Amino acid sequence: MEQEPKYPVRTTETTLAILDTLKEANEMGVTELSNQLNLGKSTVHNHLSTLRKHDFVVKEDEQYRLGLRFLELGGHSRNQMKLYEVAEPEVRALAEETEEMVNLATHEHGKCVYLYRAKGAQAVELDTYAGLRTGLHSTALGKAMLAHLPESRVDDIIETNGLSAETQHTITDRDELHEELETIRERGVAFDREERLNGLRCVAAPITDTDGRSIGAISVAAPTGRLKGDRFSTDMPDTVHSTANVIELSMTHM
Amino acid sequence: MEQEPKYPVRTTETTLAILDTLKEANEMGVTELSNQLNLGKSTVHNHLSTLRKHDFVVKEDEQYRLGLRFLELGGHSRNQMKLYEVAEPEVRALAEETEEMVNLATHEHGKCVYLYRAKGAQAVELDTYAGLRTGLHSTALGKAMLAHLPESRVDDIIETNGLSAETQHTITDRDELHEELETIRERGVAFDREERLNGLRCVAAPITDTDGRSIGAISVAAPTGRLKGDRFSTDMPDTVHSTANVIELSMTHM
DNA sequence: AAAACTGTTCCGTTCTCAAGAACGGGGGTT
DNA sequence: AACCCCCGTTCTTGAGAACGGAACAGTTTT
Repeated sequence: MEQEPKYPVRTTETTLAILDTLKEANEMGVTELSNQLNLGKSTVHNHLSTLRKHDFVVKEDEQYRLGLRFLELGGHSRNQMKLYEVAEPEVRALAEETEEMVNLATHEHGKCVYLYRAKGAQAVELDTYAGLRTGLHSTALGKAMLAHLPESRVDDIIETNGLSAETQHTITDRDELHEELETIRERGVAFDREERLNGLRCVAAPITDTDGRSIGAISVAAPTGRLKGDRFSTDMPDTVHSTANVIELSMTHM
Repeated sequence: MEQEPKYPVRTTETTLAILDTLKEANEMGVTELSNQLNLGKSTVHNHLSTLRKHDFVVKEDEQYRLGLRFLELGGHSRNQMKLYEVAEPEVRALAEETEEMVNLATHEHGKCVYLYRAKGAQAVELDTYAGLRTGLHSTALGKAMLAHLPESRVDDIIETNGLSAETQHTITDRDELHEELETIRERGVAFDREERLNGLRCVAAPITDTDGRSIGAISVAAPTGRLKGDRFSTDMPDTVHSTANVIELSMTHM
């Protein structure tokens, strides 16, 4: 499905490789980068100075970092998403109401992409941030979205990305995942029982378009100790589900 | 000051040009892009498919848009900024307290870059977003930062970027700007009296490092009708200034 | 003092990017 | 239905640029 470009631009790919490596390491020098990527020092230097000219990279004492130009492009593309526009205030309200961490995500190329997060008063500190990509199978957000995609698409995604085990509770079996998705469709909400992070539970609800296909999802995340019993099995699902419905309604009326 | 790369990577520059054009237009097709940039259709196509492979661009019915990959890189680089980390909760608190729109910004390459904004209950809807770049001379944020940079640097920046008139109140004279900066240094806060947007006033305070050089600024923005009299001239300046001090303190103790 | 780093400059070779034309598929229009 | 027009994509080829290697100029380390 994911078609390789027939005539890729290799120079651009090395530029992107440099950016990616820079992201992983936070800060790197020319020599370090050239070793890690098996490129000539001069090559890396030329790429970096070109990127620097356009503010995609900043240099600080012989060390290069990603520049804030990415924020500009990323923020812009997020802003023009209708989903973000209508969901953002609802997500903030839900965070205040539940006092927990609330996430908004969409999917792109078979990955779950976090768009926004709002911290409630008691919210746990998490490793999530806007722009973060995770697999779709290991989060409540992802499973909620998978549940409302065509089965063929789901299989495609599994084929491409696999079902990596994030914790001992992650669903790693294809059939088991399909059953879970069926349950999610019946109940309208998805649960994450420490499937991505030990000690963390989530409740998510999908946001679908008028054709019933998912365009995103919202979730509430909280430590297992605070999200159990009725709060986990009925109260929170109802709250999350109704917020998702409000967002869906606003989406269709604009 | 701003040195041109001696050996720029031209291919990378065309890639960046495509991305920039795509950002301005939100959505474009191959032919449209090739006309606007005076590039061959195949060239544009090859660049786009390469970018698409790496999720920097998404295709939807013959139309290309910026992908959310930029959010990933941008969010990442923002997160590792100490400034953002310590200022974010303070900015949120200030938004709740004042009920207005509160902004956090830094400067990069002589431009003002918005890092974060928090909406208070009454906050005006603005065209600002995280990642947005504006000139330093036409906002309270920018002037607060300029006031605590070396004079030579300020002149460099004026030289490079000019003093564009955003409204009829924008400071467009070099000497007048220098006087204003002197006043800001004395008072500790900067004002924006409809200098960037008609009807909008701002109060900003700089955030400086231990050497007294600005690394960022925070501001409160509100319609002129709500930000006048003592609230504009004394109350809000005090509030903003003290929040900036809290952020400065947290910055030095970590 | 010199050795070992760093980033940067420069040049020659090789690879490949860019352009242009041709292809194939959809939508309209006549 | 046959036509045309416009789209994105494929393919080829010459011009030009990216790449690696080597030498240079600073710092810091030994």
